[in-house]
Amino acid sequence: MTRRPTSRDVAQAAGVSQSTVSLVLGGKWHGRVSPATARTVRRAAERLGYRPNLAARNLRLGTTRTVLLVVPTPSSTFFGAVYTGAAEVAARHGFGVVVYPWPDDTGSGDASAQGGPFASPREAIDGVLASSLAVEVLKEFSHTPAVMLDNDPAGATPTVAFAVADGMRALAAHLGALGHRRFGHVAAAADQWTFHERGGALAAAVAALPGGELVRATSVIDVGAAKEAAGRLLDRPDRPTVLVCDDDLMAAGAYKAARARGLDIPRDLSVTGFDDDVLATALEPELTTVRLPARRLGAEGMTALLQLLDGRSPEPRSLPAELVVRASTASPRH
Amino acid sequence: MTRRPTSRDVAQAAGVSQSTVSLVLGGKWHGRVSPATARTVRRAAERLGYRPNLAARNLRLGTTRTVLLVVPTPSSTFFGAVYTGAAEVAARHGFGVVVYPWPDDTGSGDASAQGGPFASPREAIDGVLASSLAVEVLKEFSHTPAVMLDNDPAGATPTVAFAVADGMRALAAHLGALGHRRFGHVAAAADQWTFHERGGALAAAVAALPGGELVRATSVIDVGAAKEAAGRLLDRPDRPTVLVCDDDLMAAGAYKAARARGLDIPRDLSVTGFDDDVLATALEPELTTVRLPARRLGAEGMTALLQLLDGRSPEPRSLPAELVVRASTASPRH
DNA sequence: GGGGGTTCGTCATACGTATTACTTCCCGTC
DNA sequence: GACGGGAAGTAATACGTATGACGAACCCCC
Repeated sequence: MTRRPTSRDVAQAAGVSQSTVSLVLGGKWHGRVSPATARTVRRAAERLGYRPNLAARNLRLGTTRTVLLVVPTPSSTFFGAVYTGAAEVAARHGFGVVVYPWPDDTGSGDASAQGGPFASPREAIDGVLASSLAVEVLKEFSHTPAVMLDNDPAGATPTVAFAVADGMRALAAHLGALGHRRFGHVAAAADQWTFHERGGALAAAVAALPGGELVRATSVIDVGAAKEAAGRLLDRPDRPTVLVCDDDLMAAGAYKAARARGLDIPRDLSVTGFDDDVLATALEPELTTVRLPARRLGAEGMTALLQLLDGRSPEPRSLPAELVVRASTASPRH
Repeated sequence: MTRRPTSRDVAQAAGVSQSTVSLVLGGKWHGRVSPATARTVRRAAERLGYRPNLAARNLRLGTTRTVLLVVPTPSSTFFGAVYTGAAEVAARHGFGVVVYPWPDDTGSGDASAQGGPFASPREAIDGVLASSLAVEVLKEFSHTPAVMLDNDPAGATPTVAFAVADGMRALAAHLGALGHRRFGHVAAAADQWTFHERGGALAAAVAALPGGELVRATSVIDVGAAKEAAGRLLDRPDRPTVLVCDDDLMAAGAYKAARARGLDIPRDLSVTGFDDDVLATALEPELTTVRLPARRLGAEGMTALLQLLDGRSPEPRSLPAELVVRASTASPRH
């Protein structure tokens, strides 16, 4: 016999019935199977290297113990961290995590191109953990329990979000205390809650500052594009004394724009980022930014989702967005 | 009826038997079902929103159409790209991809802690795509078709690897042509084929250079640690004129070590990386490095694995590692 | 008009598991 | 010695699909 051993093989080897094997290995044998036979069964399973067939189990139980993590761009350190946190919590509860890269070419287009109702692994799922893409995701997985990540907590679906407004306020306060008044905002051109939130908080904070002014340029999240956008702000006659960027990657672009114009950071210009990516400490000078604990986002999101799957309704949780002051911010020159 | 519709429901709605539904939707009905009934069935399936139950299908077919991607650290842009390439090819063949973060806390420790033979989704798998961790991975998935990524092509399992030696040679030639003779190697302290390969190629190339000298410092792949290692090389009396780093991230550390000592890049010191991460263009000056097409690695690896699953034996493929010259290298001052 | 082929379907079954209902055995008690 | 009852284990079944073995029409042609 070269095929994978089944519970029936174990039963035969142990001299019992298949049901007994299932009971013992399932852990629900107390008072139904004698400790002695239980041991025999476990020993036989061990010896044969038995591993339960997942497909059969799933079919029988009607559950997969798998959740889908929907991410816009898997090749980012941020979502790598989210994944890690989520997978950690999931594993602790016997759940697995499957990644679904949302808008990339791997998307649903290919799947339906298979002809007929084609089921990809992403359909064998108990729940969905989705980041920042509310509308579309909910459309495709409408009848599946879902938790949103870093989305509007006021929405219909349970959400775990960063307190990005807090973070932005803390950042603005730090800059205000340094003496900055003319702010430039290098904003992400993405229609997502978190960016609207950041923009709103910054605008409010600057408006509350005596003599505060705010100019804005938008770009996609990319070094080159951000450099260009930052350049537009720096070329204004009333050049800002600080560039607040929506992302660390964009801050790297701002660095380049500044240096191309002979501006020293932080002496001539302060720059800030958002996320606290590896990049933040790789840049020179090291970047003042707002730390978003991505791994924790994944972990808390998964916790909430598991609660949801368990029938309990998870309380909405908010994660801190903490200011990290490094070397890219200083008082403006007079 | 509120539950998920089954093929039997579709059959009833279309006024045919379950087998007919299965035949039609499976696409194997030519000569067995009339085009008219086929249309009826498809229409009914559409109307009910029928999606096949994956667990049942897997059980019946004894296959999961899923492959496992084993990665050491999912929170890196490199493996994100590998994943994307792999998932793309997989989807085109109706396969899904599940990620298994290898040595992290999510590992097998937790799984066995569940008590009894606990099956995680990572076991319902047709094949394994594993990167750089040969020995251990093969231990756990010994009876599963596997393809290695970026590992020794001479090994027993089929492999798709970068021609890192070529890349390193091209890099050394570039530096030699600029006039460099005293090389510093900031090497990754990881016991992986790719790093041995890089080190060997560099040593050979430098040795072949008239008057070539090579000093080496190792560190883990991390900005801070690399900065420290690079510093050790820069503090030598016979300071190297160029630091060749095993990774872009380590090059960032080298930048910091150089700047801490008042050395200008590339005037006083040339620095090179490896990988061509986003980081490479985010740094200033932009980093001369060797590009490893990570996405292609995933794609080719998946292609090979699918061939393997198909019974064919894949020819070992090697991917180019191409030199990318940017602004961090120049001729040494005399 | 009956044999043989083609077309269109259906019946029955198996995949491997978890669980409910049931049988068997044995012991203590009146 | 009959009987209640717990302990230990088993038989049977269902989950939803894919497919090989069977039928039942229908047509063609000798």
